[in-house]
Amino acid sequence: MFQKVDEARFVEGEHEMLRLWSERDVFRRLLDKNAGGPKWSFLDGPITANNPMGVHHAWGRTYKDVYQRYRAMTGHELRYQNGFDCQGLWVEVEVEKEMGLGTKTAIVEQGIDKFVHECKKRVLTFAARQTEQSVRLGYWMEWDDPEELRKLASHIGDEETLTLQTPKGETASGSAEELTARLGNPQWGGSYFTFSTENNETIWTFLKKCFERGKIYLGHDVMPWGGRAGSAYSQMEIADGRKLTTHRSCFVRFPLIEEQDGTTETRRHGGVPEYLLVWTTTPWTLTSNVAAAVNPDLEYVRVKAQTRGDEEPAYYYFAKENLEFKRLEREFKEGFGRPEWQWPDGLDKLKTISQIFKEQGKYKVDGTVKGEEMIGWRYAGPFDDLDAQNQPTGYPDRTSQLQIYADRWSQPSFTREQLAKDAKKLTTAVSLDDAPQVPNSLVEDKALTAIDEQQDWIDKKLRTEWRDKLEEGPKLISGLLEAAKSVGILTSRLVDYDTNFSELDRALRNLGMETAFARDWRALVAANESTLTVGTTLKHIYSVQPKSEEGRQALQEWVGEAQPNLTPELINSLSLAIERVFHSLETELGSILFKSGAEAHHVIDGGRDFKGNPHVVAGEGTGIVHIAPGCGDVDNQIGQSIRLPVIAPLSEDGSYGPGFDDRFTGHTAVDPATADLVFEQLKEKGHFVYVEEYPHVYPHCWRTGEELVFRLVDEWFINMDWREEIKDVTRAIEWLPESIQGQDREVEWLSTMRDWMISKKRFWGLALPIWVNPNDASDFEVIGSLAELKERAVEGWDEFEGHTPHRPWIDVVKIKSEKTGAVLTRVEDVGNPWLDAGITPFSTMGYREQPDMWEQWYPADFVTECFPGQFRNWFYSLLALSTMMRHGETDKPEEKRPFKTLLGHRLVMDETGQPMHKSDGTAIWFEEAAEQLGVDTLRWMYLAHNPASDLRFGTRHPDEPVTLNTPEGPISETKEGLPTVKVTSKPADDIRRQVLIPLWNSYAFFVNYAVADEFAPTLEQVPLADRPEIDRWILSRLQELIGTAHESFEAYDVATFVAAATTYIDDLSNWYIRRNRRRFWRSKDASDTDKTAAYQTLHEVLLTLTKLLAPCVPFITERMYGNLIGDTSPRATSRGSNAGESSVPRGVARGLGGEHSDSVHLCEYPSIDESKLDLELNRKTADVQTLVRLGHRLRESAELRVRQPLAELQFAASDAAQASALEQSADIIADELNVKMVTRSENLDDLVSYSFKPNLKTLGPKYGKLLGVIRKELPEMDGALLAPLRNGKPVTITLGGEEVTLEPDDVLVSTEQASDWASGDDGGIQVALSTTLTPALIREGMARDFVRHVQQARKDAGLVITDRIRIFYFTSDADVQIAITEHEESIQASTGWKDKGVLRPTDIDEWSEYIRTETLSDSITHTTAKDVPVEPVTIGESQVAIWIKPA
RNA sequence: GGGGGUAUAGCUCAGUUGGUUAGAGCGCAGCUCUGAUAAAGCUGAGGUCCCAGGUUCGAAUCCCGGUACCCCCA
Repeated sequence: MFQKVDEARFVEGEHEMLRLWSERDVFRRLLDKNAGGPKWSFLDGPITANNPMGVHHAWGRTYKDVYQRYRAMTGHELRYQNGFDCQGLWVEVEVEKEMGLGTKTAIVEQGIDKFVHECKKRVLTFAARQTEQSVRLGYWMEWDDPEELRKLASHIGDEETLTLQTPKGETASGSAEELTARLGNPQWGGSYFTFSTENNETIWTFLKKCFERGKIYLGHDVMPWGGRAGSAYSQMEIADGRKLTTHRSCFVRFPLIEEQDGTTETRRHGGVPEYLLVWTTTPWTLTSNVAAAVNPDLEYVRVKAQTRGDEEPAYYYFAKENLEFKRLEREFKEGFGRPEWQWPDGLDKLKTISQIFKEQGKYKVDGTVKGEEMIGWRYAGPFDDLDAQNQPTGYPDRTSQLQIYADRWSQPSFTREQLAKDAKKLTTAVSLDDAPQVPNSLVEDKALTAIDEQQDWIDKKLRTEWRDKLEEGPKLISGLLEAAKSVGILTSRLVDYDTNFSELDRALRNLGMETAFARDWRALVAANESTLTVGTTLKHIYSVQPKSEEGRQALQEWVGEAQPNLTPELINSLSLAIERVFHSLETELGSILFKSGAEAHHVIDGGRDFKGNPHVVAGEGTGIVHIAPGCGDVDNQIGQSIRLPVIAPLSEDGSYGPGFDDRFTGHTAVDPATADLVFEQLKEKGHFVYVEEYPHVYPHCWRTGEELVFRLVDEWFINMDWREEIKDVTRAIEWLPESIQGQDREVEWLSTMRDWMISKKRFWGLALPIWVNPNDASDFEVIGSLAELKERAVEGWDEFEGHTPHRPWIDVVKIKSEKTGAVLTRVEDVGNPWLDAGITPFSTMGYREQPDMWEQWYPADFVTECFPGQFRNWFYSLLALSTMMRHGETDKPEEKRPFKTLLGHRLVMDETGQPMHKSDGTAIWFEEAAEQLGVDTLRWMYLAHNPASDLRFGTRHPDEPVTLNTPEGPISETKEGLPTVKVTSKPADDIRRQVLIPLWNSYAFFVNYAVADEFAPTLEQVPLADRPEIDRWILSRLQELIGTAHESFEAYDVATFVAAATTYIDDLSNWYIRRNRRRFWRSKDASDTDKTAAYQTLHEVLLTLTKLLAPCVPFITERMYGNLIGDTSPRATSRGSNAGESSVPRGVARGLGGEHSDSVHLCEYPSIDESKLDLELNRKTADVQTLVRLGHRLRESAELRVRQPLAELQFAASDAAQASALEQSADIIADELNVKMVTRSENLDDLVSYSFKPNLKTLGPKYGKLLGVIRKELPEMDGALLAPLRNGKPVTITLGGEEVTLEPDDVLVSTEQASDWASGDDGGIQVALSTTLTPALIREGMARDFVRHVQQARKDAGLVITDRIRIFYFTSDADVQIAITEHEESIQASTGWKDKGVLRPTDIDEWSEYIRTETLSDSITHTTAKDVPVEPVTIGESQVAIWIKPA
């Protein structure tokens, strides 16, 4: 039997269901049930186990859960493996804070082992926490017991032998460290942890494969560095450690030089020496200067000035704008952006450059020059006498590392021979005899036609479709382009369509290469006065490679017309020039690479940052920036892009290394005395111009306050030159939602990404399996597994054994080089954490140890993740790692892909669309939302949202603490000690109001009547054919919904299903139940088949709906389901007291209605019952609803409330079938719209008038320009002329002097108002509603108002639906009204009174029986007593007091 | 600088192969229904469809140029 239900109490209900699931072990039974079913492989992107979950995590986890649940209900076997991301800096930073450590040194001093243990503990602790939160979300995974995880956490680092209970029910023993290392293995089950030995070892396997393909190399990168701590700092740490400080900044001058007759001379202008004016805040870096950067677009001045101490005047170059620029003017007034960062006391305002020169003497502006023209100028550096400046390759010597680059450049495709050959092809291509073959997908005919017709087509193709073809196919320029790209000197602009020669010219000058070839280029351009571009020429010739004679001619013609300058002679000289340039590049590359700092000094283009802003701007400095790639991040980037030598002056302790002789070696960079030293030297050499105190915000160590410097450090990279393989794999994957073009974005990233830096100088993470010769960086090996390591180990293995392959334990193992026999030591670095997450398709599915299992589960069918950022993080690492792992195992991209379909979703934002941050208290913790808004509500909100756009979740109110009722009891702070506060969410409120409450109310309606009526679902089913149409309709609509559900889930587009379900729930609540209420009220009568049909229909609908919605809202559906199947065990009502001893047998519900499972989640997902699907009926009902809506609209505009009965409604429909269908539903329409009569008419000509408009879509093609006239005149024509059109007959008329034949489809007819009838049309249905009221209708309307007020009174009195009452009423107008009645006729005539009335006792008497039936009342008493107990209400024109008493 | 995307109501966004009066949700205003539900339903106000040019009988839609914002890359 059903249990009565009242308010939904969603959150409480969710807690009850969590208990129920765990008591009945539902999840475990689901696994058993589906074991052996078809497999559906989901791969979880690991969540960082470093903090508790917020609402932003819950979106993705809801997707993961909902698609898994759907697959489970359709019988699939799943892995249900959650993942935790465990290693990396995020954890280290938090643990450092916890342990009160500030520096890497501090970590080393108190023991890396201890630190790593703490990291493991933290991860385990938060894994436990996130597990609990996920369970609360209803996220079904094979979860580890959080208590077991906490137990492990508390024993990490001790030797005690523990016994672990695994999720699959096994027990395992060992130390906490041993057990932890094996978490998530297939035998145990449970979440995978990326710190597991299997995960780390599988990454080793990957890196070994990279190594075997020659992709691992040692490069370098500039990092913020603390000398005292002896360590690098992360971006995160820097953000915390910025401080306002004052440094001595200086203006220095670099003398320009030039070659004259083989010797290098100071450059002079009119006999006066010329200098670049340069400014820096870090004088110590001047020792390591290699270049000076300008902005090519800026204007520079040449100023003649004589500074103090100079014998003669000199010319200075600097940005024109800077001469009078008031430096730090705003900061002087307003400070540096934070309240505590005000201009330092006692510090003067900065001087302008003009002032500085004036103070030292006179100056005069003598000409300007564009930055562009300065590029390539050579100068002498201020410290060119230092050894470090004269070391080839820079300092320290990087010859061995650079050899790796050099090797790459000498690959076959870049050889001189190859380049020459390619260039030759260019020549021959003009005659088109020996053109290379066209890539086969280039459709020739299409191309040729297009060439003839318009050049645009080609342009477009070039930019889109052919791009890939050009890159993929055998092609003329590929060698040139690849060579150019790989040396990083010629940007992709060289090959871009709109690139012109000057780009190449600039690139060459930027390299400091004033080569014969560059000059050739320029001469070539000048001689031809050509606007022809390299890209245009090469691409056009190369991309259209006609095979037929006809095609060749077409191309030649096109070349002749479109590119008149492109003569065979020009092509020839172009090709020769290209050949020479690249030959030159090849031969000169070495010298670029192996140049010393001193040799490299020249003016370069500063380029632009990632936002497109130039690195060099006018303003603060001089517009000429001193570049020291070994001392600055940006400097290093610029340097790398044009292969400047790198001088890295600092040792680990932050002092100058030995290459800086006795002047600097050993001095600390941040020591102010070092600056003095620099100034002294500069003065001595005549480079010094001016020094000043300069305040700025500068990075400091966030704990010790020590000033940081930028230092060049060695890092390990994977050469990603196999990107094309990854692109192929990327294209074999379905990327959803389509609108975000994920595949294109990923391919784009793969095309432009740089080599992958995989090392990190930290402690907690993957131990990079790279063993290197301490004396020769090129002598290194990569180890692929622990077994291999054990075999190769020459020392340290015994010490290591028994520990996880983490620092510090792994560091002691040493091997012997196979190449040189030297003892190799592991590099101390740990790995990039994206390796950890990217290897999981292999590590979690048994790639290494259980190939059978791996075969079954790889590739994953589905992954889903928040996409911003992941294209270059997780998605990228998955793709890259899989591609490499599968290399040599298969050639097919679809067998290499790690997953088949990816669903991305965007971010969770606050109510205003701003990101939520933990730091400012706007990030909403999971519990706060779950316990205040309800998890089902949250889930629906996530699922309904378009994954391609940000979700505006709501607002956290940090000032309003709340106590939350959680499954574990009330809390007022999180386990981390943060107070829980109020959370509001408009979308959540909307969903609860519009979806979940109506759903619940529909269910409650059914259950409560079923209880009252003792309806038994076991009754024999009323045959479908015997049920009323409306029953068949709601069941038919249900089948439609089932279809939508399957389609949506299969397409990973659950939002479509959720939207359809919302509409269905509305149909159910606001149409089916509302229209059928009366069928449920009738007295008990077992033979009332109509009533039985109603119950059975609604029962079926609700039961099916719970199953359909179960994946989306697992809690509310479970509650409803239990009651709907008549499960009387302690569920819906349980408070837990007797729940534990529930005697319900597993898998069988004891209740009504035959075979049901005892959980909706163990049910099969519904499938369409075709016999119940009647699309015709669905359409028809939709028409009725349309008509009713239209009727309501008409009543609205005529100001006739629905309770007021009207005499008649007439309708007509152009479609006869539609009209007769509506006619069949006349009673419904009459009832809904409260009209006495519903009449179908052929037309409404007598009641309405029509207006006619042309159907432009059909007439446009027929009449073209005449349309303007038709459009204007047709509506003005006599309706009678056009009347036949409404009966489907054509009409011929004369418009604009032409005869026009109009078919019915050519004209759009709409309905307009006539008197006494309100009329309108919608969807081809015309309706007219009689607005004339008779006194009888008015009286009936008042009677219905009366009933309405009695019902309100019943409700206010809290009566049950079966309670009987007596009614009393009083109306003060009674006497007057009697008088009125007598004169009714005349009053009506004189006032036009027609739609209002006064309520008289006689009216009540007239409707007495109706009123009593409707309100279950035994009597209606009119009283004349004045002291009424209630406020009167208005009925008609009367004030009436109505009150009730129990019968 | 290069590539991609977006621009439509106060807000968030739809808008089919070009077609008539450009829609939805929220918000606002008004009204209505209710014997399960003050749940909801209906109506209304509110738009130079970013700007300019072109193609076309006809452009929010296609093309070209510009502006603004976002993303990716260097």
